[in-house]
Amino acid sequence: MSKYLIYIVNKVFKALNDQTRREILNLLKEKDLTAGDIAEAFQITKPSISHHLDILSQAELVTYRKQGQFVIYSLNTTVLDDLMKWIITLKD
Amino acid sequence: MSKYLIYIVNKVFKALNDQTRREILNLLKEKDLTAGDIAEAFQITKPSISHHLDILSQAELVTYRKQGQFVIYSLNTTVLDDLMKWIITLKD
DNA sequence: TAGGTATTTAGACAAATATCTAAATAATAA
DNA sequence: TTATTATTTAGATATTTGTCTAAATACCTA
Repeated sequence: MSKYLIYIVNKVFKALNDQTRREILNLLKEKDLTAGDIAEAFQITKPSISHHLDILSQAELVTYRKQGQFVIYSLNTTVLDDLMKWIITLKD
Repeated sequence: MSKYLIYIVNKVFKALNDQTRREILNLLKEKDLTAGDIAEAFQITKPSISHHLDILSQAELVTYRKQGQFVIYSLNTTVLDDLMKWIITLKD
């Protein structure tokens, strides 16, 4: 288990340890969404959602691009491969 | 995504969101260990380790059996399959 | 430029969590 | 029984985390 993988896995577990953030990822699985679109899907405030998006972004579970005044978020599944690697290592 | 799976995945993510608990699982991957053996592998106190073992046990990531005055812990990988299922669902 | 919309940042606060020490429980050995 | 060893439980505390409101930033449009 490389130090790099341990570092990534730590961040990813932190990011995934929240129901709201996991639901955000599930929304983004269907299609890219603006921060506002995502916020509307939940009962919590926009600043809170923005904070969740920041955590997901730091864990590289989402990427974003600016389009005018909007910020569009996309799911990024590449780190999930690292997570799977960690789990499989535990299993065998 | 069934309610049952969501419930399990939530507990498993909670349990795995800690470096010490992840290291405990890695130790148990090699062989079954008593609570005391596990505690000796870390700098933190026995009560703290006991608490971590309780959280891992609640998430069904470990099982335990009593043997005299000792409590022997074992890794249980069955819930990891549920976790993998959750991740794969996100990926495709 | 002025006003409006989208989003983030800053700062505060309550709840959750990881840790500790001290005490309790359970099993063994003398 | 008494003492010893293994482990957990209880209660306290400091840190982390999720949430909020208010303010700042960034972009667009008239």
